[in-house]
Amino acid sequence: MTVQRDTAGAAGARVVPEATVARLATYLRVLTGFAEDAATTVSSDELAVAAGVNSAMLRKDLSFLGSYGIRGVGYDVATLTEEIARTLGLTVHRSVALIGVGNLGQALAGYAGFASRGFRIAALLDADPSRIGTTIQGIPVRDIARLEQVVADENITIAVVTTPATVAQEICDRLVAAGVTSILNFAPVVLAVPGHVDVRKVDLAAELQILSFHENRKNGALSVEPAAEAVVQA
Amino acid sequence: MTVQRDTAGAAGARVVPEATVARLATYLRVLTGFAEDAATTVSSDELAVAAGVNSAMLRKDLSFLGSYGIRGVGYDVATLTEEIARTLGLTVHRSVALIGVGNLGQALAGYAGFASRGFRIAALLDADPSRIGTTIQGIPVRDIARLEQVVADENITIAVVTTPATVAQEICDRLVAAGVTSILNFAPVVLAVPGHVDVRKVDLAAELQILSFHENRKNGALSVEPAAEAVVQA
DNA sequence: CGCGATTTGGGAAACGATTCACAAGCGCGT
DNA sequence: ACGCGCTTGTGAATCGTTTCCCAAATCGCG
Repeated sequence: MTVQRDTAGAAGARVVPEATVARLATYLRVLTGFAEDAATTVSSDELAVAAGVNSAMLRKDLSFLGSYGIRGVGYDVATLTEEIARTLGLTVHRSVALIGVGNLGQALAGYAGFASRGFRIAALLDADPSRIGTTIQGIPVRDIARLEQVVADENITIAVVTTPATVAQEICDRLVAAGVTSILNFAPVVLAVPGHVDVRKVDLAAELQILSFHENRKNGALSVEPAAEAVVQA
Repeated sequence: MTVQRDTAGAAGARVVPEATVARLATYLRVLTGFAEDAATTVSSDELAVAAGVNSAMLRKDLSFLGSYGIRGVGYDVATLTEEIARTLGLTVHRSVALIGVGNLGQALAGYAGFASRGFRIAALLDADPSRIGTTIQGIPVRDIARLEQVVADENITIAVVTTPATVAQEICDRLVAAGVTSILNFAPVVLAVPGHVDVRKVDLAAELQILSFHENRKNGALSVEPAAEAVVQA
């Protein structure tokens, strides 16, 4: 076994690999679907198919949470849902702040998927005076100047950054100084943060570029002349 | 070398690992920044720091594209930019369709990052009669019924799906049937597609859940009572 | 009450990605 | 012209993830 780093003294909880954590969210969503279909148990195979992964991988993923399956039967939908939710820390209420109420920020503020999966946007912040004071989806947009105060008042630990790239690092620094320890970054910049802070970035243009790569490859990798022209713009 | 699977007969192009492809987009963006600062060459170390990765990894990544660096000097910014862009297939114009002009879809339609990094939304499609006929960012919203026609007319191979989860698979099937071979999916469902089609999913709520997991872990993994002794038995 | 069908859990192998470490190549200064 | 310092490119080691595979556990049935 030689478990390396076990959090606290909890006996059951082992270290959950990062790749597994990323998939747990999917499993949780799929499980909700099964629950709505009034299923009480699911086999690893059913779940795996619905989640689009290999069943062996799914079982290994779940085994990191403990032994909640029943051999010969499968997993109890309710129990498993609960265990995954607890592992993901979804049983604790977490307030989220969204910084930058532009195009994308406004969409995220109203994104139903956040609310339906247990996240509440507790605060909207922006620097544009014409936006400050307005409300979006019932949430008032506050002055970025009050960032520190809002983070403290609302007990915020997670922030979503949808500011222009130019100010993202500065905002990030202020968030971290104010006590935020997790950041979801939509600005196309690499944020520098201290080690105790987690950053996940979502780079929308990069996603398209990755797809573009595969398109390129599918098209027979056309005789790529080592030559060179290519008009590349910013 | 024993290269296993090389596409076509192209001698220079090796197989680029998936993980590398995902980072190339970042390198490209960072390089643009260097170019704006009038830098003509960069060392792997400078680039790596700016991209937030290890310099050895960056060099290995670039080595998959060929040998474009100069020992003792570094990489020529212009040359490298061009090579990465070509590898990502960005020298070919690709039309993108966006399906589902809701909250998120509208934001993406106007997202400056797409345009600035070479992608043009060629078509917007939606099922809501009140939206059809309106224009967003100068792009007319067309009836989803005309999906097949639009994909053919505009020569679209990449689609962005921002529809409600309930109809995402159906739309996906139609897109694939119409000839789309790459899909960027924002709907929280696992899309089933034939092998020749690439799907990348962006699950916004999942991102927050992953951050939540880390928050949970940082908070000393509070005495998570393994209790509930898990009397596993419906 | 035991047997066969089923399904989990996990050891071990295979695979892929990252990091390490250094030889080879290049430019500059003398 | 030559050596020195710098930086790339890459083999080898390491690390993490996925897949394979099967023993152990459970249920239903005769």
